Amino acid sequence: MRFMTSLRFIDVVAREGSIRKAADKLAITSTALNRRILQIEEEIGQPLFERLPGGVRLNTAGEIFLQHIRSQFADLARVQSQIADLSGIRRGHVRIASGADALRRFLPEAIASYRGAHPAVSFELARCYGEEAEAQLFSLDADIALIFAPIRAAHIHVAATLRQQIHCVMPAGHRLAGRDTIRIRDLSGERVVLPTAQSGVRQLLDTAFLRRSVEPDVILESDSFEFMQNFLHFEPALFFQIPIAINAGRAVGGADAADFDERLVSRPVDMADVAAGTLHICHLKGRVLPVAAAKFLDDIITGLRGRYSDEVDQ
Amino acid sequence: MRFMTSLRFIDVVAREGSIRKAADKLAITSTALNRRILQIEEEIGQPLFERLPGGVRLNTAGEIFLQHIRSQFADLARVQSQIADLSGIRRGHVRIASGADALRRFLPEAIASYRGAHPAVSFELARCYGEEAEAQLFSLDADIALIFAPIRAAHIHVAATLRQQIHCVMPAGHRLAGRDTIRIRDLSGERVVLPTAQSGVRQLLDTAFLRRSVEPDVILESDSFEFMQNFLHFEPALFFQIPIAINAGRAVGGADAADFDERLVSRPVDMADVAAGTLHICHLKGRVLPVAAAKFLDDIITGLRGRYSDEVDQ
DNA sequence: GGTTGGTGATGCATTTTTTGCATCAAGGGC
DNA sequence: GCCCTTGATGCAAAAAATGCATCACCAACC
Repeated sequence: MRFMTSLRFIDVVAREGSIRKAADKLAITSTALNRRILQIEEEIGQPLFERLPGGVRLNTAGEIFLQHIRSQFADLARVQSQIADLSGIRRGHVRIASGADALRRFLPEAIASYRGAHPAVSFELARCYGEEAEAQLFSLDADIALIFAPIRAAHIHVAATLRQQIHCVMPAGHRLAGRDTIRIRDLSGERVVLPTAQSGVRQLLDTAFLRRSVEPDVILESDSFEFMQNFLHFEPALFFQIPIAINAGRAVGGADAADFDERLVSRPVDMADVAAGTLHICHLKGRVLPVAAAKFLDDIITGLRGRYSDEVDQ
Repeated sequence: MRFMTSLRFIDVVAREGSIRKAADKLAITSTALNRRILQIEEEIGQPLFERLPGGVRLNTAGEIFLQHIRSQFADLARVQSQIADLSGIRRGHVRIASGADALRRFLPEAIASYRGAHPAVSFELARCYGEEAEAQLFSLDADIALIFAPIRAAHIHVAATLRQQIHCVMPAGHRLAGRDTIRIRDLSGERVVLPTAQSGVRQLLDTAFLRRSVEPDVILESDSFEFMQNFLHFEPALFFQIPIAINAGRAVGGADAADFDERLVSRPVDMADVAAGTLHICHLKGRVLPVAAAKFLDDIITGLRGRYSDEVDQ
């Protein structure tokens, strides 16, 4: 879009914090970029950036204007997808910010299924933690966010929630594998592998350990569920996930969970010990999503409701 | 705003229905304009206009895109006023679409009072009937509308309503001037002056005449309240207004209504005969108004609530 | 305290883009 | 069939954006 280049440039400069760095990224000279910015500032009638010795930084006016720019871009994308929709082809692009939980099984399956119906729709997936995901919605870098953590900001609209009980995953031969549910006190002294402190699962577990005064033997912390799961093949330990990360939204049984690693079993942690967390499926309040994103959001919510009706809300 | 010229051009072409006419209006050649449009259509990937022998007309894609353009302009204006607001000067521009009722007394006073506090804010007032006012909100040609008629479209947000009883205005010496309230049956055979059929006042009256089977002697129809009021000085007759058109939102008494024409008196029409109408103060749903418009809207609503608390809603 | 390496701003020549003129082809009204 | 108006297009002129070289400024560092 030719007529938006100057605006895109401002966005990049703001992100880079330096005109020269932004110019490099945009493959133009810093002079050209500098002049475009000066011109826009003149048109606005006020500077948008503070000039610091080490670069530039948005001032208040700049922040207001940048937010406007981003909303324009998002709206333009929506309009384009709407126009493309007219001519029959359902084109479009959906940008998702998701925690590590949902992108293990649920999102791959959901996206593939959606792309089966609409092959011209492309996807973009950013893995991030709760607060980060909210920021991405706000800066319009993401259309939809899946957050397994409480929602902080008021400007986020929660389209649906899914209650998720923490499950304990262990090698099939583990002494706890025979139990129907795992109690927190069973974990005392057990070797456990925990997700990083930012993760929603970890926060629920920490609360539970503290409450029950249980101190497991934490041998590993990681932000990668895949790594932790593979680690279990080499050293027996326990790790923790929510059902949606184990199999794409299906009810979790024991070894019958078909697409789950066969050498591992998962058992729910007793609800008396660990409260169920909530997966929030959300987007920015007041924003009109592009056709493709809106449709996808709709699809995953109805999909979840179909398979998981009890735990889905809104 | 340099970077929006092409978009503004599209808006003008759409309004004019012809590239050459739009080019005249924009003081450029038709070739330049034509090429800009071709370029944007190429960037969008689809034509926005149908080429007809007598000019051009928006196709569906064009209509979607035009709506986007207009919302961009409106949003830009809001951002600019917001930025201007930062530097202390409360600049801005408020565009109002109003029926003839509100612009008689109420709006002049309200605008003058607002401008007293914020002299750098300018105003634009378009007099129009209900449906027209809604269209102006939708095309973002107006920020605020005051409509004395039912609201039809779902995309209008009603910020406040004001119930208004129809009043009958007559020369001070008229035989009905002694009454506290006027009954519809009193009007049988009376010479009356009526507003045009599009007006909300007229619609309420027509319903009442029909219901009570009263046929007054309609000697004049006009869309100008001022004309009708002045006419009464030359030929005694009755005409009808709502309080807000008689004095700027103050309670309507008899001859004590200070700024009302002294040779005329107004008496409420009995509510059993004519239902009270509703003045809707509204803006486009989902739109963030420019600072000045939002503040003005706020001011008039709180102003009305102060003087007229019983009849103001929302 | 001078040096060095980074920043954004600016004058001037060059390149790219936009504009205007002349002209074409196409469709409707008479 | 003629005439008028419409949007599209080739080509030269005007205007705008770009790149290079350079300046002024500030902070960190030796």
